[in-house]
Amino acid sequence: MANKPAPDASRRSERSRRAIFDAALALVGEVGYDKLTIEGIAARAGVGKQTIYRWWPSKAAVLLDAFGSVVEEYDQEGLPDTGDLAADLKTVLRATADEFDDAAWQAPYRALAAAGANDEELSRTFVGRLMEPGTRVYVDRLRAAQEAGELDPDIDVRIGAEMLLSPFSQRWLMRTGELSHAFVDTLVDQVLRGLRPRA
Amino acid sequence: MANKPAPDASRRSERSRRAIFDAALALVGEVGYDKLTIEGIAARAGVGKQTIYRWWPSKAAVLLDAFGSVVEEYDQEGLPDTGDLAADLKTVLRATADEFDDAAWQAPYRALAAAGANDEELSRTFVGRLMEPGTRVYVDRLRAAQEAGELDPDIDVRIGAEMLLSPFSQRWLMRTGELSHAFVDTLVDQVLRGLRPRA
Amino acid sequence: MANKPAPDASRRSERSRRAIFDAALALVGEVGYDKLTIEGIAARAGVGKQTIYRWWPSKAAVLLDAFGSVVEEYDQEGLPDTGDLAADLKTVLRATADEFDDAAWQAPYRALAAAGANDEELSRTFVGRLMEPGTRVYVDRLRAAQEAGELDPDIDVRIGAEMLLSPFSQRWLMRTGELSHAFVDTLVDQVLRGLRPRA
Amino acid sequence: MANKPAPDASRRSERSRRAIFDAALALVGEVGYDKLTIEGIAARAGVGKQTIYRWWPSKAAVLLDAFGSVVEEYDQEGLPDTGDLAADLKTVLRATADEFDDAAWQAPYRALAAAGANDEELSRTFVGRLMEPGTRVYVDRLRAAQEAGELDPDIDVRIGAEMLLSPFSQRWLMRTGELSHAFVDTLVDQVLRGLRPRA
DNA sequence: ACATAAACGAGACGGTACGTCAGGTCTTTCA
DNA sequence: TGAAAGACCTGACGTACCGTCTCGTTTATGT
Repeated sequence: MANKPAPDASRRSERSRRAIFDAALALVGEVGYDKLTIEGIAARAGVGKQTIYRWWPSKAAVLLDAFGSVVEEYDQEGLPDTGDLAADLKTVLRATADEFDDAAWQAPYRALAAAGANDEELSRTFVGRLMEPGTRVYVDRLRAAQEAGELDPDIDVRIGAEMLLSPFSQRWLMRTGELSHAFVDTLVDQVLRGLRPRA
Repeated sequence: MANKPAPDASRRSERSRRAIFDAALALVGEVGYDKLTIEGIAARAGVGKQTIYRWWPSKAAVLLDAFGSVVEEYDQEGLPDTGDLAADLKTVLRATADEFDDAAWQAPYRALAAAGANDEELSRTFVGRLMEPGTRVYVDRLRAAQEAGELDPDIDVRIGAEMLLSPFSQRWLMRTGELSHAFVDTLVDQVLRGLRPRA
Repeated sequence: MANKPAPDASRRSERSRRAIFDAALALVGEVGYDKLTIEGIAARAGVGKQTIYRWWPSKAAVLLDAFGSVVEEYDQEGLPDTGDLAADLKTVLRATADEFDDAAWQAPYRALAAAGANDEELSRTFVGRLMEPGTRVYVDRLRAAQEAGELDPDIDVRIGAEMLLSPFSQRWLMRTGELSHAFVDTLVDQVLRGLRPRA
Repeated sequence: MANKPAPDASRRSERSRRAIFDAALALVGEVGYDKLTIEGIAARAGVGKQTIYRWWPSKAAVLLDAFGSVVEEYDQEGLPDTGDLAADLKTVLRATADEFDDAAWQAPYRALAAAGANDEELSRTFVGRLMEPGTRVYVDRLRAAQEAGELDPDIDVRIGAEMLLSPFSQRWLMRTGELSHAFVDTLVDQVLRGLRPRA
């Protein structure tokens, strides 16, 4: 059992940590995830390989931390609530669609989603840390609408949110279709038709 | 430009091709995609490495062909049409949910989905060859229902199919939730509510 | 035991044989012996690999035949005999020294000498076919001189010839010294001093 | 230009270096030079291939170092000088002839001589490091004899040494004749006849 | 003149080794 | 004593050739 003696985190070099994050994100954008290497990160960050191995178990873990530290600055503050649910959803999803075209986001996000598909441990962290918070704001917004009587009380809002978000992220991840505003609008409309109170 | 002269496909050894497929599928199940190697496949198949490199550009391509050749025997024959759309969808999706638990399918499917996320070329083939046919049968079934007046004529059936399938595959791929029969039933109900003709 | 059924030499393609020789000699000059390959020879000669394997056991054997066929046109006709042994030897050795600078000779000759060092079978053929005839003319000339009373009757003319030729070829093969005319002259003089009849 | 950054020789593993030498010498004796491979040496030495490639450019260079490190322990200490030059030379050359029959010496020596024939760079090192010291002791002994008046003052002792050594090594390398004691004796006698002062 | 059998060109095949790259471990040196 | 540097063993990469083995296609008799 005797694991390796955990390093003393309090003595850790913040400088190196930052440099490693920057290098990892820059490199994954430049060369792609498959050609991203620990050696490459260490070299770019001006850091010894051991400094990476001391704190992370794999390149996926490094990238997850690096990307997480960037994303979390984005500090989710919930969806707008103008009273018009459909309009609110369209607004936010359209913006998200545009955002997903940004190359700086594509590479690490795709990489982590892909790595997660083959690595259960990693996917738990990825989902819990990066995807779940984003999903939750939709769930919350739907629940609020449900409580306001805009949605049928029998509806499962979690599944409702998935009907909205999964087609969206699936199209992006697998490149099965474009993320046009028209697609977003139709999607929102068809989903909401199913969630509204019956006549 | 001058590419290497394409090998003569008519002289190709069917024996080797089969052995490579078998080896690739067996190994991806045993050791996982990341530890799947061309050398390993060649050794297991009793084949020279060059014989793999001669016909495929990467391990992903080998696996895609191998998995494809298995899947295509399944010869999709369309969804059942008992007249009860909801029941038909539930039946098929429940069966699919069970099927996706099969370890022999999990490994190659996850591997290809993940590899596709980082490789546009590959994902086009993966989607076109393996995912699209599966999606199409749903689209066709929905269109048939639409023409029969069971669904609203204004509905986009393609997006309707995605509302059904994407939450399903997303849960499976990212492990964001279980694929229980209860989930399937609720999903089908909520989706169909949105697609039926308005009162 | 049953060896492979010997091919029918009478049906052999002279055209291919020539093309193989030309290709082998050209390539050994261009890329050196180590990078000389059967595939390369076959490709350059516009010949199938099997045609080479059918008639020769190794690249060394090909080269030996190729070089041999060229050398044997040179048809040794014995050393000149002007009556002045020292002068005759100097004349011929000077000419040989100049000849050995020719790049077209260097590559195959060096290659075969080297290959022979590690392959007893090959070296027997190389020596017997290419070196021995050259040595013999010196032995013959010395013996003639011995019979004419110019050399001591007790002398071993074979070893006498080696005293003359080995320093020469050793310098060339191992690059241990230059093959200047001055060297040749001194060598001949010092050797003959030892072979002449005692005062 | 920018070559790869030279490795830090001070951190080099002496243990690995030794193991590589031992493996190379053992293998060249067992399988011969042509079938000697870097992979084989690495495996036998229990060393990574890269550790070989880091410090040597080719198998020939490894073997040269390995053989050199063995030979140099032999620490040449000059030829005996009993006052009888012919006897001294016969004694040493007879011993050398016997030594050259030792299989442990044959393989690496032949291999290096052969490799040197095709690689100028290598042959310079081979000759300078392994052959020249051996030649020099003969040259020195001859010069001493010359100064003592036993040899003609006009003689070129370098060429004299070559008259002695080249027939000897040529016979061995190309297998053109046996290295019997009788041969050695005759050779020494005929050579010295040519080098002694004229009547 | 034609049948037939061998040599031929081509090149796919199972292999071995190449020389390179990166993984993860370990040791040395420095601040 | 954490971190930089980087040598080390390991193992896979993708390539080059090996020597063997079909494939049609010449070609060259021998009936």
